[in-house]
Amino acid sequence: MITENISIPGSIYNNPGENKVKIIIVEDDEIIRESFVSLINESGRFLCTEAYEDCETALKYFKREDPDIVLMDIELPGISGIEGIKKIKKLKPETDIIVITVHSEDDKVYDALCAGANGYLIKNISPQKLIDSLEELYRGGAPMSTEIARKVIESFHRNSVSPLSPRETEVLQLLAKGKSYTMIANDLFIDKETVRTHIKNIYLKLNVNSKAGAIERASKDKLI
Amino acid sequence: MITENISIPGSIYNNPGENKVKIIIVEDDEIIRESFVSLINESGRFLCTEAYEDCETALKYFKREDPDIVLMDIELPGISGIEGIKKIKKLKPETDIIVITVHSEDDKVYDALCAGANGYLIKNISPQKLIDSLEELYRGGAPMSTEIARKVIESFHRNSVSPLSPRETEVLQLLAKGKSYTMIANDLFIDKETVRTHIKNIYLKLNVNSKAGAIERASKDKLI
DNA sequence: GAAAAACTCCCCCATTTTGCGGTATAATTG
DNA sequence: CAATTATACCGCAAAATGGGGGAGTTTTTC
Repeated sequence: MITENISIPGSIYNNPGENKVKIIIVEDDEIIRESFVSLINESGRFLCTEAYEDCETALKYFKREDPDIVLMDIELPGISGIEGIKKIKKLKPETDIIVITVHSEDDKVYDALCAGANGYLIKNISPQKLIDSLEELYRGGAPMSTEIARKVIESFHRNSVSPLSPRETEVLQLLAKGKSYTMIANDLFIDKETVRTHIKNIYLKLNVNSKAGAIERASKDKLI
Repeated sequence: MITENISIPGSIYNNPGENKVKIIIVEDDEIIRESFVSLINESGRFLCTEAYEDCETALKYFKREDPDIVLMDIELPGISGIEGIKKIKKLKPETDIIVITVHSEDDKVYDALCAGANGYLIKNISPQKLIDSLEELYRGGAPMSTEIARKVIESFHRNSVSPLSPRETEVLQLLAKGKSYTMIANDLFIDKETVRTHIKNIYLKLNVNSKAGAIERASKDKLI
């Protein structure tokens, strides 16, 4: 549980000049961590001031270090990278956080991005690409590995054929927004009774018997 | 309304060999369209078989052309690029569609991606980057311009410090799922009256006075 | 051209939910 | 200590909900 932060003393490569972009690393594997540190400091453009092996330590020294970019692993001892991202973003929202991990499962990707990550790279990335990604991140981009970008885009795609008619879908969407029958009727310029009929049919088709049930089924099946 | 498709006769550059990736273009500006065609056909790797100035024509010949990639503009006469994307994806879901437009507004980006676009580029892209992006797309990536990638990532972020307490947020989330006070009480193992109190406070803080209002405000402000 | 589906509207009924007005206690936190 | 948060309770009246039934019109589909 007790860890210490690893100081990276200035070398001939990293003149700690004001013009370099400050990066900290959170990565539990020492080999990988050290190689990232070297890579970054040898880039000339970036300065890795500290590298930690867990989020707890990184958070402890975060305010002091005040980095521009955080390079974060996901699988970590103690609190996860996902939680770490949230905490860092809470401390200083403008910090750019880039995830570098072996995990490319949907869940991890979404969790990390939702937690506030600004980029997501897979660990098999080439050194040059990593540096390029950091550049891109600093310029305001959101570097992602090819497969990650595809996953992210896919999360916008809603496929599956709906059992509901267009009108029913429309009604259900409004219902899911918390609108009452009356409000829906007004929105769609139809009678409240018609809305009731639609909802009765929706419940029939979705095999539910309440608003909450319908919304649950609909969002699970991506009908809305 | 009446438009014709512009044939791109084979040139010394585009040997219509089986190994080239077939691309069609939908772009209403003739200058831009022609420059894309030239660029693509001179790349050696891709073959632009047809270029259309609207979606209607593109859709008409879509099955015949059966392209691997569609390069789509958003602002088009007749049906929009967004609608066009939907229709193409309906015809052949595995088609890779990449948007190239001057528009970088959030709405357009989300609409396009939700419609099924696999990539989104801004028109100031360099010729080399465009070709690179097509390569990336064909390899399964999701090429995006820097600023677009950032927007997409940001759509995952839930920032803004919530005015709501953790418990209130919890209650609001369940409320947004269409649950009744009673259901929320059961879910949270608290009394129904307590739920009522929380909701009263939520309405106060969000300055609304109905379920629908709270959900609207909450989703706009990304509180849930 | 007939059948099916979709969209529209209406009635009855009982129950639940909702929103608003209060009050109040214990725990936490700055 | 004051403020915030989370908890719980009461009463009340209006609104919403879910179930049942029926019945037209238009649109789509076969």
